[in-house]
Amino acid sequence: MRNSEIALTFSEIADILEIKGENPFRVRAYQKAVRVLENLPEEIEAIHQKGELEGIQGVGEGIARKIEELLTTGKLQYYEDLKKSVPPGLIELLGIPEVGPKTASLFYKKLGIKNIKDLEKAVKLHRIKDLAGIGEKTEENILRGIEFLKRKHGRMLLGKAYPLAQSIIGALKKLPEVDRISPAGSLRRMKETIGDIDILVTSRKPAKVMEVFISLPQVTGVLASGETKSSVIMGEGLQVDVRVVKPDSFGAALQYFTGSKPHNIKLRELANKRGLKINEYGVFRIKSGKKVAGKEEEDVYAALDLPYIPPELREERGEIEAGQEGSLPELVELKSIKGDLHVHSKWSDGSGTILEMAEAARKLKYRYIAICDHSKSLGVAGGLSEGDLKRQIAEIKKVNEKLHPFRVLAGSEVDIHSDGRLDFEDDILRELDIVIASIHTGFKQDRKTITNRIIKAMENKFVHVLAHPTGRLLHEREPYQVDMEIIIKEAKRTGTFLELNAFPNRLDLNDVHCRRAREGGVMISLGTDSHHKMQLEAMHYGVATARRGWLENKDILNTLSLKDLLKKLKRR
DNA sequence: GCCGTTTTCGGCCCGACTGTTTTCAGTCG
Repeated sequence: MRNSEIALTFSEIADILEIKGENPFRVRAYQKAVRVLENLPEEIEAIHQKGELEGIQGVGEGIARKIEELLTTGKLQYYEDLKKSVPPGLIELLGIPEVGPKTASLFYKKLGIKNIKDLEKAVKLHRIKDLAGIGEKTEENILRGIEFLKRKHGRMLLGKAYPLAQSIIGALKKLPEVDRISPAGSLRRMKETIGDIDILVTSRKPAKVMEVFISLPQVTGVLASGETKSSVIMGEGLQVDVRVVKPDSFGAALQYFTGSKPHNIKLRELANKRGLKINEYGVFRIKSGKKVAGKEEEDVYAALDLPYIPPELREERGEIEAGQEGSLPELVELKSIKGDLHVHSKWSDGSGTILEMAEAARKLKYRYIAICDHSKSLGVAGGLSEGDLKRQIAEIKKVNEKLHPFRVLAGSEVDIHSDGRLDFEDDILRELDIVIASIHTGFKQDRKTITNRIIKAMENKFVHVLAHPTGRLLHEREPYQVDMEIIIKEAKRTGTFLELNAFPNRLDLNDVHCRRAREGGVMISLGTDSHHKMQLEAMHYGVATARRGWLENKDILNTLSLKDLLKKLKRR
């Protein structure tokens, strides 16, 4: 059983307990376990086998025993019993804005409402407004909430949300009334998917800022518009919130609205132990109420004797402890990236010539790119034959003469067949500067088969990089069953690099696996998988994910100079 | 249900907003 399945079970347990009005701290314990499981780099099964379940922060005796039961029997009696006590549709009511566990429970007990459909009917017949604590406004809000839920389809890719946020910020920045402005929330932490966009502003004339914001052309609906906070819907259901705060609270507000929530909770616990209190206005002494920080984010952390923690690390994955010990990583930055190691051209399914891609890369101040077109068996993507590849190598030589000292590396994205053999023989692979191997078929193989298949490919001494190692496509396709713990060990043994594919719907490896690779002594190769020269700019999503994975310059292959890179690729 | 440089029991982040209420519960981020 996979970590995500166990997490889902605990998440439902938390929801049901909440509806039943159980001890809220017990609910929180389950919610914490969900978060821990989702962020676990290792399969929980392996941890269980080592007998180390209770060593996990947030997993105590009770939850450990439940994980064990799920792993060994595939079921959890406690959960099965719990499910019987509440109709299954009730949980989905919690997805409606303004409907929480208490309200859902009230609907069920008084009106027998078991799901969203029941609720919609009851609202339209005006049956709910007679309930205690519910009036006409609530009735309207719930109806609107149901409509909202129907339209909304979950989270948005960072690759879509980020440019949108930039355009909004760009528009607001032009206003003389806007003093400071910054994104906040999961967007600022550069999570791979974004729930809604938060933007923070300081201004002496908030009303003007709000007025301009709600009338931006991208706005399709206004949810709320007040003096200091406005919420709008842009496009197909993405919510964007803008908040205006006072200049002397900007740092505290930015820290607060950036989150993550667990990170903030941990900070506040830390503050409490020191007689301090943190809120969105600043850091205060509990006894005297005296404000000790707030204007800058750095000051908030400094008040707790912590160094500045970069937003990408704020997930409560040990960053606060690392800050206390002075062992935070010096995160990689976009400007340290010297080239793109996964680029396609017209030779296969790309849209640019080699020269066009290279010149676009030069404009980004890169020193090199690797052209890695598909191999012969990938017919749908115009895979190159051996003959094509030789001709392509010749063309790359010519381009290099022209662009010197910029360098185009001759590469290939060679397909790994379902039995682990490569799509090209060694005698052609040895002609290339860089070989990246990847899977494009046979995604459904079981864990052992697909893991061994990849290991076999990595054992080929001409393979440098394993590209998009889990094959996931965000919102489209689950990762294949590959055992990343083993792959990381084998990558170390065989001297293979693992790719962090920067294309926004891949971001594969993800942040958690990147961190694990680093701990396992495996270097990461960053590539955009660009099929068009504009896509080269997606590199910053890869860098952001690398930062979320605690990676430093030294962990990343393409921070190396051309000379050192070539040396590294030869040694294989 | 978890956890311990105050504790193996008694705590567990913090404030805004809303709607329904005369003082607050529920929801949200």
